[in-house]
Amino acid sequence: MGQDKVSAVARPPKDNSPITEHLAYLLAQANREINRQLEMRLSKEGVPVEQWRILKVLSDGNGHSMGELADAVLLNHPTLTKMVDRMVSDALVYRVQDPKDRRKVLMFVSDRGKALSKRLNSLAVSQEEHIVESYGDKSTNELKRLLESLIDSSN
Amino acid sequence: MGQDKVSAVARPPKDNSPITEHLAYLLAQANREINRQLEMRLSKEGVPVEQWRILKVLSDGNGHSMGELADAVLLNHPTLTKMVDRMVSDALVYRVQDPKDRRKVLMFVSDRGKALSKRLNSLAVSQEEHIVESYGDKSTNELKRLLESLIDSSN
DNA sequence: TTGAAAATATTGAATATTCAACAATTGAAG
DNA sequence: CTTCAATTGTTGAATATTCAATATTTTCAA
Repeated sequence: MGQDKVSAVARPPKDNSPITEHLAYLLAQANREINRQLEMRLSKEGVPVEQWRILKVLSDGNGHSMGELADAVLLNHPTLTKMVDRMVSDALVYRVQDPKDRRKVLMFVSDRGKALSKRLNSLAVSQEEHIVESYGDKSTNELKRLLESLIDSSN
Repeated sequence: MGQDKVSAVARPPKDNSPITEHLAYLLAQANREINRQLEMRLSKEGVPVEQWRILKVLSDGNGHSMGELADAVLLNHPTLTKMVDRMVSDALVYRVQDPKDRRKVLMFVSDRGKALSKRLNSLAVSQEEHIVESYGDKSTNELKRLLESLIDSSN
């Protein structure tokens, strides 16, 4: 009698499903938790997660415009501008006007920024290793694959 | 020669891997995008995502303490207090002091809040249906399963 | 029973984010 | 070429979030 309960999670949620069955909620919850953990690790260097992202993106050595960078690090423009101001004060990055298009500003990482980036990367990698330990290799890779594909399908 | 490239994503990221290979980044990116979409739908009712969550949790009809609610809706306490203040002004929810433990405040949803909650649920469900359409039934359910299990393994 | 510690919620100040307006430059149509 | 629209980045004001301190109530040990 009744249908099989093949999995705890099935079909799009109904009006009265608990919020924990909504994809949007599960993503927010997982993101919050993982981000909190990463934040704790990075606090050893006194740096917020967003600055790790910025330094990592700039660490390819190329100049990146503010717009490009904002997309890459998941911040909107004014927020990025203000965070970059702070990082310039801390001598982690610097601005150069783009000679090809003088509306643009190209961001570069300084030597000091590169050194910090290395230390932050270690912390971030170690966090992910810790996740893989408790969550498993397969699950981690499968989850990453599905997230990438969700993002692709949303564009 | 070299190892098989079974998947684009393999193993924990190295120091120099692009940021897009980090689980923490993929989660943030996916969450941002899905949240943005949901936000757009809910803007029809002029309500932020967090208020949908609050109304949905309270819609079980039971009283929920602020602490309980803060956990459930992924907000920290002061932020929730202030958002609830607004919702009380809008007559969507109301506070009752818990008679069993007078430190606590129990939150309840009003009739007006219930009505709004219904409309918001429709919008949220329709969003998820839209995701399922482009992303697929199987992927969606598999992703939900993996997210739940990641959250479990992080406690 | 009393007093100290813990739990719960709120407040106000400090900080951060967002929105809308602006300035500068480029692109493109007439 | 000139002008107008689009692009890019920044700024300041409005809004929201967070941190630390506070008030209240409960718990628990002495």
